[in-house]
Amino acid sequence: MKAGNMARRMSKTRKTKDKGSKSGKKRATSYDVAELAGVSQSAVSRVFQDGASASKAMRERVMAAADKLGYRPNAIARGLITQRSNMVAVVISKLTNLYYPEVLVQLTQRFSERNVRVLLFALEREGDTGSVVEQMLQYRVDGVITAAMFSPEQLRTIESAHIPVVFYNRTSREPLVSSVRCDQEAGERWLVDELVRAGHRSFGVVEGPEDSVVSIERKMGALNELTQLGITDVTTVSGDFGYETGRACFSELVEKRGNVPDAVIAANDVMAIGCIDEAREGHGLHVPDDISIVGFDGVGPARYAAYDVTTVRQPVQRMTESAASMLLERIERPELSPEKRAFSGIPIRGGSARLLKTGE
Amino acid sequence: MKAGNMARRMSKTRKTKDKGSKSGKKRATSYDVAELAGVSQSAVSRVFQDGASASKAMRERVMAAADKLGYRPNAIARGLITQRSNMVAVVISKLTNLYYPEVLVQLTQRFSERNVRVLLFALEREGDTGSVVEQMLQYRVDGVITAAMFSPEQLRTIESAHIPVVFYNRTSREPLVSSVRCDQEAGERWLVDELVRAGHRSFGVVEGPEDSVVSIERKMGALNELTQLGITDVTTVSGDFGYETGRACFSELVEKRGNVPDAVIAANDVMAIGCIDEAREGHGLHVPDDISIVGFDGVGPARYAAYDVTTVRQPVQRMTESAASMLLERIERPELSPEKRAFSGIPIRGGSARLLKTGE
DNA sequence: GGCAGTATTGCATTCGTATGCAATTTGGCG
DNA sequence: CGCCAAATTGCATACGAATGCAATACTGCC
Repeated sequence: MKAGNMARRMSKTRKTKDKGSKSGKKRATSYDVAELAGVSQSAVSRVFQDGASASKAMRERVMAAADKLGYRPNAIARGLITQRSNMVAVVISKLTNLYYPEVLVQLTQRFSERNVRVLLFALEREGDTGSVVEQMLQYRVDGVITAAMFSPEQLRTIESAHIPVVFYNRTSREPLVSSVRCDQEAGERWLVDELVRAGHRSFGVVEGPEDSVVSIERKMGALNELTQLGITDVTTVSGDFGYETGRACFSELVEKRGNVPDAVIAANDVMAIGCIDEAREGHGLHVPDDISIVGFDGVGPARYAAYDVTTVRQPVQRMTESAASMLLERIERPELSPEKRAFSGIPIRGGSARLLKTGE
Repeated sequence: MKAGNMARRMSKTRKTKDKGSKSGKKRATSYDVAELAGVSQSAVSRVFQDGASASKAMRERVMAAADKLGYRPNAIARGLITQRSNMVAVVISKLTNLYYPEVLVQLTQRFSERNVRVLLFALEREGDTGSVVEQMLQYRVDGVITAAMFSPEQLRTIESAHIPVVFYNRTSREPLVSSVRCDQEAGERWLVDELVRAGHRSFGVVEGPEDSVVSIERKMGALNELTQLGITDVTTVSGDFGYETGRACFSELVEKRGNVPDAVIAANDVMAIGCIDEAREGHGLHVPDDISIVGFDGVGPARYAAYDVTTVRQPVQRMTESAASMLLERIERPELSPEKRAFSGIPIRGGSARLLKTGE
């Protein structure tokens, strides 16, 4: 009954083996294991699944054979038949940002725990999403987490393939996508409020690259709150989230204004650090006595003693945990409606800004 | 002639469509495209390959149909039949190291350029390679780049699956693996030589985690050279490559010695920065007047003005480029023998160490 | 126009696993 | 011991694309 099948497989296998004389034998398949264990291929398949029915005896025989052959189920073939690759795409731009590495590691670990693999797409700039969509779709990823922007058209393409997407720190007008974000506006509001409470009246704002949604939200959050509080002496310059432009921006700011503002609000910690260095070295200023400088993110270097940046830390743990859970949930149950979650940042009263004591 | 085939496919397809009433139609396959274009599935397949023969007319018809259906070749299915997934595994430990993010981004981009996808495995610690091997093999990656250590047994497992491996910044006694590394010993030698030339005679050495090969190589490189030069006043303490332990290590060092050494050699830049902060804040020392502190890696923060770390920069560009090329080459031609490449680091004379001027 | 030679195209099979269905075994229990 | 239900197992086929081989369509040339 099964002889025919076996014979077919065997003869083919043999032929293949003979051909590949040098590199030795091919990887073992479920048929090889089945043959050695004297059972059917279906049985092998079932033993290597969770909820499948297989007797203890069967399980043992198959496992023994599998061990002997070094058999491992082929996830590619499995993906083909189950229509689930168990891979998700993580799209991230310019990791040199210092903030994303942590996000990436955590996301990867969260997915690993749940037995999902991460296909990484690293963009040079946020806009470079060109072939990424194409690749994701070709590899039939089950879902996407993106910290970069896709065009509406790209989104439609992804959506038409029924692949759930979770935006990380960015939202989209499209109502179909889920997102996890840190409430940048609220964070900036806190920073502005504290600075103003402590008597700062003239401001410099250092924004990030123009194609970054995060930067825009932070800038607008700060500017709106400043306006709200009746502060009009505000100068804006823009950098690229990097240290060097942070330094350049500070000088540009001073030059543009013709004086030194009471405080500088940088779109992220790295640029804040650049500003601090330039204030000290380039302009002989003392931080925070002569000027207050604040950032955003709460990255590692912001805590270095030489800077001790006053900032708002993103709750990365909770955000990545949420992002992973939301994505997996939507993969499991595509009928669920999208969800948007916003987390508050954690205020860090560092030494780079002259603030009132808490409760003062 | 093709009617039978078509009919079979069509009936099946229809049935599937009807069942999945809610989510609409399934993703288009090459059969769907073939049907619409009035050609065979093979033709479609050929149009979507590089070196396949297809007439201009054919190409156009198929492409038109494919566009209309939003067809994309299924990389999973392709991988199954071609025995090539076009995915490589990149294994990296604890990205918070600040050095690896850049490596990761660059590797990913190099592979992307060559149309190869990256499956990311992020380890909490270097040792956590447990299930990683299993996963890599199940997904049939074409190759592996690892910045973590695998046990000899794990290596044998990978090797028996004929998957080429390139070690990044670590070598293995096993002769079968290729590797790309920065010559840590030479770098440390340079640092030690310069420090000794400039008159430093007592040393502290801050090593990294014990399971890190990189740390061991750096420590041994420094210690050997110190011995070589007849310096015996050397104290060693160990951290974990992180900022906080850098600070702790400095204090521990001073306490252990009962005095402040002329120079501290840290296993990486981040710990060097920690040492600098602790020297300044915790011990009121001036860097480099009272003490010289050097690191290794050449990461971003090492160039911040407040630290300006004297260090050895790894040539990341060339190293990642090499790693990617070597891996792809070995994938293409498995018969090639492994190769080990070592790159010299780039000496950076920062302000954190009192060295003689060049040529002095 | 005819013929050899080449470029296209289609057919049939293959990759390795999952799974519906039917057949078989096992177990429980009177 | 027998009988029914439940658990286990095997068979056959599907997933979606690639490819050797054979059939067919072009091409150029005399």
